[in-house]
Amino acid sequence: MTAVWQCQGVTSTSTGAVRQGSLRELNLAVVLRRIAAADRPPSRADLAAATGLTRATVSAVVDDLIAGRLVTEADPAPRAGAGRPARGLVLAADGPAGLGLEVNVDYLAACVVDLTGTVRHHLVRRADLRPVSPADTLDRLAALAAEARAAAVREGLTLAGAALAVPGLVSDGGLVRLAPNLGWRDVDVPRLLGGRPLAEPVDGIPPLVVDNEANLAALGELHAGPPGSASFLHVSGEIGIGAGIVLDGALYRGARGWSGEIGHIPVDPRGRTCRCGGQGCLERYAGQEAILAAAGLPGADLPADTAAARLADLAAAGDPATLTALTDAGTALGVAVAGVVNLLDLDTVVLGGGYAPLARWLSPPVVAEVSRRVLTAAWAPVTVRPAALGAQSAAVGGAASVIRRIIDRPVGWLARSG
Amino acid sequence: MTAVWQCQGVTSTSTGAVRQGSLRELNLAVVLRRIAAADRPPSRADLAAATGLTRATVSAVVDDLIAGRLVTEADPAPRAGAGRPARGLVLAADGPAGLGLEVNVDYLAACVVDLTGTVRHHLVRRADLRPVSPADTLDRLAALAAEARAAAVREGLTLAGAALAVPGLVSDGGLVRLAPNLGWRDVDVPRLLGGRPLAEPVDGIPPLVVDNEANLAALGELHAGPPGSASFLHVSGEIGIGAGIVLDGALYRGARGWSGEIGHIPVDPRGRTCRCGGQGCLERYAGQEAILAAAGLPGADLPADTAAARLADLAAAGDPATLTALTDAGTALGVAVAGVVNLLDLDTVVLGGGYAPLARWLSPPVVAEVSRRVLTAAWAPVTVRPAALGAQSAAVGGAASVIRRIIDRPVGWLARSG
DNA sequence: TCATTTAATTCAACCACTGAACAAATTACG
DNA sequence: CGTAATTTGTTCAGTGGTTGAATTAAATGA
Repeated sequence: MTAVWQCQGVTSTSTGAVRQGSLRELNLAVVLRRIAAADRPPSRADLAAATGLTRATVSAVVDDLIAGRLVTEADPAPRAGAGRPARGLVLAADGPAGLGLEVNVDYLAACVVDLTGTVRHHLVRRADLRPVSPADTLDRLAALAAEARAAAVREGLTLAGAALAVPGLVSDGGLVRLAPNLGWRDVDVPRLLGGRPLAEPVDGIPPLVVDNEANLAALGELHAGPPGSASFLHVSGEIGIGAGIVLDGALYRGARGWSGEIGHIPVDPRGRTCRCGGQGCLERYAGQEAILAAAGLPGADLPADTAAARLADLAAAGDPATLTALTDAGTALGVAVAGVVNLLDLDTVVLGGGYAPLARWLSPPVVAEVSRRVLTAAWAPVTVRPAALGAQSAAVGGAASVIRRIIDRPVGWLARSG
Repeated sequence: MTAVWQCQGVTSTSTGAVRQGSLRELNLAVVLRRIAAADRPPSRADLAAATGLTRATVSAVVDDLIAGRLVTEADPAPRAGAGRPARGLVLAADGPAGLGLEVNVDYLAACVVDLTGTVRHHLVRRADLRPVSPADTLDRLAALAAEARAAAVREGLTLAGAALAVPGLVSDGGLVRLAPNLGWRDVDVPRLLGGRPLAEPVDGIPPLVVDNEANLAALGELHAGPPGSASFLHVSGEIGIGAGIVLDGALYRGARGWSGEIGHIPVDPRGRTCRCGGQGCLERYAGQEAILAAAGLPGADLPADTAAARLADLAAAGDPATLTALTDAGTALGVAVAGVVNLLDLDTVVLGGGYAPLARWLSPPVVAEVSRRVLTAAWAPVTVRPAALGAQSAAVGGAASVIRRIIDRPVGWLARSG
């Protein structure tokens, strides 16, 4: 019997019938989501009013959640007026947690996020991984993951699942089809990580999800960013340019999980030829190599992080070539982003990955192009902002995707040991 | 030890609580959807097997559906082997129906679609509506709708809702912000149609939905097109160029309902200036006016339908200027569409509206650009096809959106009179 | 101190699904 | 031709989970 490894969200057309027990299953999720989304610890009565369920039902559901270590009673929120004081309910900080992993060109990262969304641990190992074989890289990653897990367990946390971000195309089953900057091609991550368990088995939560770095970074921003922007585009500027698309609070992955290829939107059809075969692709104007070349920096070989830092230093020092390069890149990016915003009617654009430290200089030209080209900008402005988590977005987003699964379907966790 | 953990897409969409009665409500929808999606009339036993519910439950649910005129028993499907013959279940053809309406530059349309998806009536009134005031136009539309309704009622149908397609931006509440080709600005459709009821009031179904023509046309293609393509882009070439985006079988409307503005994706940033303020927008290369001008046709004043027909005639006759114009337009369209397909990972592109009759000449250059520029085209080909419904897509799609609402939540209809 | 107010629990009633037994309607086979 | 096999659909007691009202709990205020 083979283990089922999952990669991306299943396009679940499953017309799930609602059986007797599903009722409780669904209400557990409803109540837990409400607790997670509240800005103030709600009481059972608050939850009853908000969900439309009876107080009796809410009490029963909450009892289950507390017994399963998903929810804890907090100090009563101070309330004016008479009446028995409410007992506030909050997500438990010592229950399940998610493990977020990231492999990138110049570092490995592992982080642990608990149910409340707090980043409990964050480990980063810097190293140039391009000369390292995939197997060795994943060995090092597994060691880092084990370290993070041990630290989490010491604090009483239980890792309920793991998500790995890679800078490349991932297909179902965790197969990395192509990660050009790492030099990976058809790397079967679950097989190479095979024996080493990263997390406890929990029903409904795959032990390891492998996903595109831009996708998970977008989830990280959804998780950490200011509330209210439920539809946004997260643009990651690395050597390639990837985008994570969040629509109505959910990551959109595309028909095959390969959405977000924004780097080859044409910004100048008669312009520079691109390795993809097209002409004038965005990547040739706003990709890292293009910016470095335009700034007069020879180091096309620099790891991603370092390159962005170098550019930020030069720009901060007022280097004219760098400033021009960033303005031009921002303009190209703005052209492409404006097209996307027009198409999808988004209200927010997040500059992440390598763009995060450069956002100060990239934003103005992006904003200029967007407000010039987006038809509805007059009625409803488009926000352009740097990533709240910066370069950590992907690992945190991966971990957050695990806890999100628990919150969306708590019965899987509750059915665990008990 | 690794166990088998199957991934399960979390389905629950609404944050609404699941109350006692919701159980039946949800299962009514599950069973009805199954019947609608089946290619052969299923028996109660088939449904039980497919949904996981008990045969007893399915029987009870089906009884409700039959009592509510949503489902009928059909002739038993011939089956080999022993056993009591099954009674096939099909959607009722004499129950609720949807009314689809369309206002366009040169015609008004109304159509009636029943639960089975059959177009029962389709009325079109050709007239140049640009000189007509919005109020007068809507008066005529109401008359046409009344005619369609009378015909439907004569056949025993009950109109459960109506959807109106307009070529413009629509905001919540049915306010048409801007329909440039009609010359409409801030037209309050519900108010102008005010007193005249278009459909019976049914719980959960708005009596009139006003939506962008491209959106409803995309729904029409989803309804009528070949199954299997649940994520596609429907491009409508009129004077402007609109796109309806269907993701995972659902129309994506954007944060404010204004998605699909594909006409201003830049295909040549240093090219022709556009009325939107940008440069080199797609509309200036593949819009109707641009194609007509390139083909050497003076009649920029032609109504949309006629223009497409004229171009098709000329192209069929082999007129060189027209053929070149169409190839160039197709190339520009292909550049833009390739960007969208890369971004959203779509597997199908539908050429509709004014493009439908021209698809024979537009498709090749579109396909060429798409296969050249879409990175994943090598792994999974992208289909480019003309709209199955042609110019009728929008009205039919509007009607189909009504019956879809009934199928997705039948309890609203059942709670009606019966 | 006692009425008032709000929070949370308890408990009988009820609704909808479950599972098994049964009736119905056909084919398979001796 | 008649009986067994087979599959469909219904009936009915049983059960899980929600409901609504009554009850208990814990505070404020006069």
